[in-house]
Amino acid sequence: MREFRPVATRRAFEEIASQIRGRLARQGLRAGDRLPPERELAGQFHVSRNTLREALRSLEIAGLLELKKGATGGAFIKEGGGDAAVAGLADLYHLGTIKPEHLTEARIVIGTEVARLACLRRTKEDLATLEANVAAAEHATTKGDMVNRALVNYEFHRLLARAARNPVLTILTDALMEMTRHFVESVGYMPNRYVMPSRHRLLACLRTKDGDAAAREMESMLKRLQRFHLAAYGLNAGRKK
Amino acid sequence: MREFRPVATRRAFEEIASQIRGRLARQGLRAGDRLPPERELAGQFHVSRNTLREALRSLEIAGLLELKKGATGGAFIKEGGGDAAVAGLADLYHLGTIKPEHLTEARIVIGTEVARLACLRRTKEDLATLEANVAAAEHATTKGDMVNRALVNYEFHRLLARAARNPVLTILTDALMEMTRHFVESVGYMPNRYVMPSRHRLLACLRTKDGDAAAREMESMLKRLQRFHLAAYGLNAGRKK
DNA sequence: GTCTCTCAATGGTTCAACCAATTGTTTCGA
DNA sequence: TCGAAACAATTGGTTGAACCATTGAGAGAC
Repeated sequence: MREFRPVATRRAFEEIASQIRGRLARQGLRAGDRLPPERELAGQFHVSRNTLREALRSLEIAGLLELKKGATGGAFIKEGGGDAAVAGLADLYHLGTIKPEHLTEARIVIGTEVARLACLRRTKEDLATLEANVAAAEHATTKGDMVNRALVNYEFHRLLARAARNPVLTILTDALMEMTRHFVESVGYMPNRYVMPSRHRLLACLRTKDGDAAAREMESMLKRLQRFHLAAYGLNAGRKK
Repeated sequence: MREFRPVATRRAFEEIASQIRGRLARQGLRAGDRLPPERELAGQFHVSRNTLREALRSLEIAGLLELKKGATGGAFIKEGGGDAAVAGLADLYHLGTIKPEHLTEARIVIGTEVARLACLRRTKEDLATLEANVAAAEHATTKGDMVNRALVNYEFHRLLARAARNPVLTILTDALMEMTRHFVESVGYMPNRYVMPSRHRLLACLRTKDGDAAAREMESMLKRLQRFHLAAYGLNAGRKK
């Protein structure tokens, strides 16, 4: 019944990283804690400093550690911020595993629910920040600053996701915005006349905490954006290097 | 207007990893391609082999490379499978950034839409695989094998996500199931009487490609599961080490 | 007190080996 | 001729020692 498991020909640095991960998971180590210096850790694990460094490097890339130089430096347990997960998802877009049609579809699925939850859970501060963001977007639009307008617009979605108070959605939204940014850069910035009006309707929903209306508004806006993006993608599909 | 940017005190291995990433993004390197041997690459970048290895290590952890030993070994460009992103999200659960209440909520949001899309896009093969999975779950249930039943149930969601044909949702579902697995292991396995009936209703929706009905069924099931899980979490909240 | 300067601690990098796994080739025997 | 065992070449994995670069705390001068 049970299959054979591949023999554990684990590399030394994997074993070390695994042990440190284990202590993290068991709450033996907490954010902000400092690990012993490399030279000492190498001694504890009975490996060379190079090998230990590869282990630390892997944990750093995974977003679990932060390495600081200097007298009071060292390896610090990082607050889980999701950067690594965002980078991992963004890589998949670069690799072509995630294509623009997947990206736009995922944005609709996630964005709709983010808008709904944000409506229900937003604080006054969230609302003020979002209103400021929309004002900044208006400003960039009237100035014709497409690049900044795009950046402010990504930020709107990120802020909205934070207001939804669910880190899974936050991180996913960050990743989707990162991919969208790359997408837009590759097909070129283009003006449109429906995003800003949608923003104001969305703000109205946020003020009245009407989650269903916000979800409908966001879905409708994202679907228009999807058609817009995929059309631009189709036009430019053949000319990429 | 423009803020100062932190001076780029990039480490050597970061610069190398960035260059290789860049070639990947520009399609200069494709899945399956092999990079030159470490000794040669180190020469090309004018760094020591150790430093080069830290760069390769970081790319390996990010899921972009696979390192193989032996005469025909080397650093191979990996097919983008999302393992790194899944691990990154799972780490956030272990770190406590993502809590059980976030997990269960995200599962409802994602699972509902996955069910809807899977209904619309599933092939005959998808349906057959899902039916086989439910049969296996039935078998494990009647045998009282809770552990296997749980594993088969996670697999159901993963299969359903694959049928939805969107890698973002696939990877996210994989990550959510990984977190759920850890959650269930920590609070203990518990029987319930509503998952299996729900599975059969879901299969019926899949057969008739009724996406809305599938979404409703999945949402309802996941909400029951949410109450179930959070209740178990509350009971066990105080006794964790 | 407060401002420098110094210095020790720590991560970053280099170098030169050698170990270990894998594969292709050669050799030798049946 | 064929197959298996021995060998050699290639490549990643590991080691150890040394030196560089950065950082911050403490000593010392004013």
